[in-house]
Amino acid sequence: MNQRQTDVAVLGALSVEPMSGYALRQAIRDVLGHFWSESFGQIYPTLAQLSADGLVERTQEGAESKSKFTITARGLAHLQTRLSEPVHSAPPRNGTLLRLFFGRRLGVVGCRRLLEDAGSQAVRQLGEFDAIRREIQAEEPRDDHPFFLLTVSAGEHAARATMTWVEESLRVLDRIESNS
Amino acid sequence: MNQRQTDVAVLGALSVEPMSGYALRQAIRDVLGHFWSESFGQIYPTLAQLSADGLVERTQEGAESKSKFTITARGLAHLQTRLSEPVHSAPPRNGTLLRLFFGRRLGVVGCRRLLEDAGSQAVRQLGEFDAIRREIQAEEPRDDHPFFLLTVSAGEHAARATMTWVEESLRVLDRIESNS
DNA sequence: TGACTCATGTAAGGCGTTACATGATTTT
DNA sequence: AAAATCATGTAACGCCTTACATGAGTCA
Repeated sequence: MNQRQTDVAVLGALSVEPMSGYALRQAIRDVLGHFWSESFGQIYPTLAQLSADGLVERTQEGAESKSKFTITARGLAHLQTRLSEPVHSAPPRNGTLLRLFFGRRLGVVGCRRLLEDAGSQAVRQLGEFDAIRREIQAEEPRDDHPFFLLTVSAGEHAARATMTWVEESLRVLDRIESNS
Repeated sequence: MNQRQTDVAVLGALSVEPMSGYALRQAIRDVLGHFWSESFGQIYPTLAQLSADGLVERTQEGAESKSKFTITARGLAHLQTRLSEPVHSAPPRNGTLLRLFFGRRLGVVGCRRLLEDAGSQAVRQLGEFDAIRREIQAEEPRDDHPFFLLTVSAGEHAARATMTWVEESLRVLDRIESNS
């Protein structure tokens, strides 16, 4: 029920810059990585479909088996339509919170490990966001950049919220331990 | 690759209180709803499997076709094991951020709608968390409650972070609009 | 030359939702 | 008596990841 949004990610990336399927996957992993993911098994069939629909154009480059995909005018129009459609989010599945909810069965030690893992992940992410932000600001300015930075900011806010939650929660765990 | 965690949710819920498959689904929707979800198509087969493995016991109640599932001692042990296993989180897929990233193609108006939707969703969630919190605190105290509250707190932190991010981002959009 | 990266694709399988089918019990 | 809710299940299908298969170019 994730409602097939691979085309949005692919067309979107190609609207920024033409590239190969392989490069597409790298771009999605490295740039959208903190809020989106695609695998080869999705990208290549999608690219073939988009090409058949005339939304992207494939151009051979030098060696065969090496190609670049460029978004067409119709592709841009289609992207705009798809971007305007309502967001259909997947049902939530947070393994950390699931385990913490049943923390009485897991035990305080396990809960503490869970929280510490979540905390260090948030710290690591903050570092990555900082790197992305500086990378964007090092480039020559583009109209896209403010929007890119909006998504980085979302990640930063989420990561910082996680960090304060973790610290609070660790203190709560201390109290649980001393009470029992 | 979500690695089959339905059994954890089901055993966990039954470790709190024995109930029917139908009630199980309601409990998961109403109590774990903000961080977990299961559908009937998952719950019933899982329940059958757990029963075959001797991790839960099915007891007919009055009318046939009405039954309750109780977790067994082996089930409790298995739950503890499963809870201790490392969290394997699904690849991220945030439709709002995907759209916002390509905001230049979507347009500032569309971005603003996206943000406003995210903001009002966060406000609604904060209300729900408040209700859950009060519901928990209205019950007679249980050892589980502190852990339940930890997950509620996670939701509150996340929702508040979203709200401030939305407000900041709307102001950024204003500047983008006046600059172009 | 051997290892690594770039590059394109396919096939199998897992996980999960939605829709369907059916019937009992409770409420209005 | 009708409608809503409680209750249990199955079947079909969709989406996505993983693993496999293959080959060209690059670098040590």
